[in-house]
Amino acid sequence: MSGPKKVAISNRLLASLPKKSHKDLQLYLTPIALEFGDLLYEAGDQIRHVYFPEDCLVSLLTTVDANRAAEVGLVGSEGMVGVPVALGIAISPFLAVVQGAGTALRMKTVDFRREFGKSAALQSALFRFTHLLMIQVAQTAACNRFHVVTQRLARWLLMTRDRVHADEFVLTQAFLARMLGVRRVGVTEAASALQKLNLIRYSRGNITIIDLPGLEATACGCYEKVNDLYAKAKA
Amino acid sequence: MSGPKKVAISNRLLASLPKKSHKDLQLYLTPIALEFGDLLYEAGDQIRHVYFPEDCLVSLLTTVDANRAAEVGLVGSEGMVGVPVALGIAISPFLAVVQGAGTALRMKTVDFRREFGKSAALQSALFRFTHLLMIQVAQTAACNRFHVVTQRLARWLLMTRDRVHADEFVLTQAFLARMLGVRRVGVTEAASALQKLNLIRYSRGNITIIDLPGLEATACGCYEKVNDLYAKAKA
DNA sequence: AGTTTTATGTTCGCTATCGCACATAAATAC
DNA sequence: GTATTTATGTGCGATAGCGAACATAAAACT
Repeated sequence: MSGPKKVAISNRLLASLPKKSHKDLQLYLTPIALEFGDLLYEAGDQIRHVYFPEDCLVSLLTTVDANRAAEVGLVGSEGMVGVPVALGIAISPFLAVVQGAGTALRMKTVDFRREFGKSAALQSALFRFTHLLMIQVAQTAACNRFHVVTQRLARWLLMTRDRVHADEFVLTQAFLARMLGVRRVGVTEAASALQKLNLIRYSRGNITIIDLPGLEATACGCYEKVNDLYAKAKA
Repeated sequence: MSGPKKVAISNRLLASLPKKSHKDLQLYLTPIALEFGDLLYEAGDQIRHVYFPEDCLVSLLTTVDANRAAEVGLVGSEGMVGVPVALGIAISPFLAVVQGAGTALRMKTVDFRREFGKSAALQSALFRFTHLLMIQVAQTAACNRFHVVTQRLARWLLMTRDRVHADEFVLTQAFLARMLGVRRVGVTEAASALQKLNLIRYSRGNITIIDLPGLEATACGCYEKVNDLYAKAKA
């Protein structure tokens, strides 16, 4: 293993920037290992760092009271955690929690602000991502309104798959319940329905997608809709 | 009635800008009367104009399929309709429909883009608003997940009240149902519950809030939470 | 004045989800 | 190897909201 000199940038938002921007940013980017459950911010926290996930996955949650929260956004290597900073705000409105362990590139908010002001490419990439996040959050609002747990779970698994680039990941039903804002038993029922349809397999926190097209067909259209927009944005 | 020379700016976002910004912008701002039901954009539409509501009210809706949609955001004189343009995107992800008739100041997207690039004050005001809109949308997602129709209706009436600055407004139950993403009968039941509690009065589309504190107590915490953030942002 | 349209109200059977309590089984700890 | 913890599964009564069909009443039309 070599030193931290040469950091392979596997965050796709950063990777989309022109080479010059990379160099400028790399000075301030530090790789950091994130563990499952790590809290990047709580709602109301000062945002001290922004995070560019490489192979980790971060959930954004909004709370309605002390013990109830629901995920409103999911950020992987296609984005950045700490979007408000790009909008000139340094307080996180959401709880940001690591949902899939892995590494991210981290940058101090002050450094980010400065470099952000200098790089039009970085600005445009981040504004585009902010826009996509808004769409994702909005679709979650509508999805929560109209779709049943099984569909929402399927959508959620697919979104996760897209962001970790793997058909298998580690997540307990209790955790999933918290994300979807339903009872743990609700997840048990939905997951077991998906398993009976041979779409997924799971056991004690290990979930494997075994029939991708089938799962896509079971998920609500919200998945495809948001996904298409993300895909278009990349092009 | 004088000519359109002197436009009293009653959009609060614009009003918060320094005088110089006003002058620059006024060249391109045209007052326009918006009627109930006017469609400013459909989802996927090119954004040709941005709108600064003065005393009208605009709903942002996300669709899940051809006949189902839910409101994800509400924009009044505190904001602008067409936020994506500030993020460099000219296609609306949402349906934007006039929910309360009144006037708005309208500006061509091309003009807005140019002036936006020139004015740091305008940028910062709009980014702040984008941030607030994101919070509002996210809270709607969580609210849709956890709260019953009566609470959501109460919240919605309060949000409307804040934006039109009046305790009385014109809205049929059928329209409310579309906004909340529930059956019309669901609104009938919720509204009649609120009326029985002497919190509101309504008849054939005329809704009057008669007990504001009572209504606030009945609404879910989502109202207060988002409202506090909007209030703080103004300060 | 009578007809039509629009807004609101009622009823009913059905389903998804809830909260809660308890059951099982795999993994871990000692 | 037994005990404990963790993850998953089951059962049950309660309820909010659904879809659909029908009822009433105020406005608008002519």
